[in-house]
Amino acid sequence: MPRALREQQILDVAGPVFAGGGYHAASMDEIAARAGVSKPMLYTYFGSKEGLYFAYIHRTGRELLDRLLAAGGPSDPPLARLRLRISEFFAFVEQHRDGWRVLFGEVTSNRPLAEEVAELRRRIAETVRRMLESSLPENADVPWALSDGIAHAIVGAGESLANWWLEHPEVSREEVVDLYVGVVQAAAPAAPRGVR
Amino acid sequence: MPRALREQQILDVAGPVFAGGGYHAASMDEIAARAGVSKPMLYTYFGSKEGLYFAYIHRTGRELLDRLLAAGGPSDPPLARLRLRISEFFAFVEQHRDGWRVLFGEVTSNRPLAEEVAELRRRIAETVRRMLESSLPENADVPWALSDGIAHAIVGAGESLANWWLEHPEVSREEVVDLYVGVVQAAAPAAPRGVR
Amino acid sequence: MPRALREQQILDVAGPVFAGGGYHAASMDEIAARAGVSKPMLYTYFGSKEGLYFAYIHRTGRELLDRLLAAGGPSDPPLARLRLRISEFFAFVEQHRDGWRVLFGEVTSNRPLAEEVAELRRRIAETVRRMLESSLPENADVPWALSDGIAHAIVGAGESLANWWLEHPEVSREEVVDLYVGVVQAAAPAAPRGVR
Amino acid sequence: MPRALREQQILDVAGPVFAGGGYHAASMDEIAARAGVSKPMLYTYFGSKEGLYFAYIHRTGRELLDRLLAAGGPSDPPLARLRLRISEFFAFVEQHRDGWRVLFGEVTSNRPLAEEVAELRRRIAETVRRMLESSLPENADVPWALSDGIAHAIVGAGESLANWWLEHPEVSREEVVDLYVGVVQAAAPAAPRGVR
DNA sequence: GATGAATGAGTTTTCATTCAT
DNA sequence: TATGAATGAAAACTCATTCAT
Repeated sequence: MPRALREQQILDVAGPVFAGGGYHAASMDEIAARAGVSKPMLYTYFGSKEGLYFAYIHRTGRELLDRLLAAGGPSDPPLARLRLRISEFFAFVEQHRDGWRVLFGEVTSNRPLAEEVAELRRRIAETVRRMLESSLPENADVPWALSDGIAHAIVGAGESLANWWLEHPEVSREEVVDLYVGVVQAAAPAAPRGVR
Repeated sequence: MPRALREQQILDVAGPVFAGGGYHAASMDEIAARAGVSKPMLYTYFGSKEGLYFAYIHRTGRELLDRLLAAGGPSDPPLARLRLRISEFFAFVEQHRDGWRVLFGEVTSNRPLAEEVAELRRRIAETVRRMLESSLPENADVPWALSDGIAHAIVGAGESLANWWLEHPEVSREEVVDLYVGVVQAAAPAAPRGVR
Repeated sequence: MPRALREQQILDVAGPVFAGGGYHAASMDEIAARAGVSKPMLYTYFGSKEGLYFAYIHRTGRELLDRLLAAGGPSDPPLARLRLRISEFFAFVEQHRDGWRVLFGEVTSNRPLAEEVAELRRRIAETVRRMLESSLPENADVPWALSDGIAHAIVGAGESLANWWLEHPEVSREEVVDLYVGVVQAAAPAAPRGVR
Repeated sequence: MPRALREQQILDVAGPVFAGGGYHAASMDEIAARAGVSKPMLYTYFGSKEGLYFAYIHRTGRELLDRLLAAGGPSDPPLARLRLRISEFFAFVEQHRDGWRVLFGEVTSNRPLAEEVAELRRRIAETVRRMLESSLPENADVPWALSDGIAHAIVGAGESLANWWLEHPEVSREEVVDLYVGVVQAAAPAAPRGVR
């Protein structure tokens, strides 16, 4: 089996293992067993446990960014664009529960690769922020800008909502998207000008 | 040294260790060393690593709940109550960063004590929800209820805002509280009735 | 069993293992098994494989130095002193074949602790050098000084002779001591003045 | 690329690796990588790690013997012959530091191929011995024979001197050869008859 | 002639936990 | 109340070696 394919297979099974109990609780033995390969393969292909983790969060983060950027074309009216993007975001979380958990579900500090994970999170948050900004309907009477603080609050609300949703499968995607669209629309204008 | 005091000391040093890299990365050896006691003491007092973890999150959760409940008496007008409670929340996060992280910073699934942690989180979130609800000014025209989901979104926004704030010390607590009060007031009514 | 005693026992069994195939070929498993303890003890007491190795060569080097320094009092005439010290040296090699092998029998470069081993060897060589110098009969007609180079040559001859002797047990200590005394007496005056 | 050439290239890079930390610390992976070939080639050409090691020490030993035997023709007077050979010896050590170390720098016991290495060493030492013997000026008054032990001592002195020399580049080869010639001339007759 | 893919068995090291004192 | 001594089990990682192509 060619290397590139094997690498994808390994990353596929690594997701649930990393998501299960976090980085430290994940065992290379288990990942190897689930992938049906021997441990040395993991090290040949990814160098180390950190290398494997890094590869995994990168693949996941890359896909999330790509999907967000692809959702909501410029022809859609602002509000529809906002909804499409938020919907895409929750669709991603729904389809890649493990990836989402690994990316945003664990406290970063002191973990190996903490800085890389934090950087990836920052890039995603920044992308989301710009997206929200550009997706909201312009309102000449109430000009506003998503300040840095409020942007963090909104992204954090989305993360938290996504994590909550993962543990409440009885709530449909439609519903959670509606909820979040409402929060964004309501909260964004609350940004007091002048803070920061 | 009396047992009760020792237990508190041990829990004090356990916080940073659990917060550092999550439950699995925390080592009993390190906790014992930091507490200046021998490992058998840890087992005499807390039975096991899980027992120690349990004791820690309980103490933290209890204090958070107590402080929130104590803030904002019934004599305060609703909006002032909301502000006082939010201020207390940020004060807690500021003072107990480790405890906050351990309580809410790690995805629950598969972790030891997952159910206990989830239950504690639920109780805290529910308390916060009721608190926010009862702290908002009643508005006959826009009846609403803070659904569970929106409560999580709001709490998540708060956490994210708190993290952002800690990296921007030039922003005063007053300002960040104002920001968050604005978000809560705006976002809370956005909760669509009927969700959950 | 008290720690100090256990440490000595462990060092005792570590000798043959390190001497067997060099540092890399030695296995902590085997040392633990021979010492009748579990592997974690080795790490509790010595920290790491390198730590154990370090402790071993230090104990060995210390004893060699002590014995050399104690041999041949100032009351002995120079030649007798020389012979006593050389005899003590070979007695040490005979009694601590393993220790000698570990100390001087393996190439140093790139080995873990290479610098520490080299430093220890240097100190021993320097002590031997001073000892040889002060043990030789003064000869007014042929004043000479053991130059640095010739000192190294003489010490090297001793090492090599000792290693050779280890593989030729049919040669008695008396004989090898005689041989080396002869070499030292003959070679020392050969040091050309002016080199270095 | 023809096999014979490849084999030489592989042996060339194997030297530093074997010399670095001894037989056990050397890794086939590293040798393959340095040689720019795949590991299966190593096994095709040399059969095993031991086979490669064997080939390496044989090539090295063969070259040392050849060079020594070629130096100092029968037409040279004894003393000049001695000097030429010693000079050749130092030249070899200087040029093949790695090979020299692998051949003589590691204690033999328990190493794979111990007997083969020991045998090769014996042959080289014996050759050196005969060479020194036949190179010294005959002295009717002091008949003597270089015993095996003294030959080792002399060779060891040379190695030690060579190591010292490499760290003192301000000393010329001329000078160090002079020094060693002096030692050999002085020490060789010291060999007590009857030992071995 | 040459190699990418693959692994069984081994390495050092750490951890939660217990027991005799 | 308190601990020094001790360990079974498992972790991450490496190595010499082989096979299908």
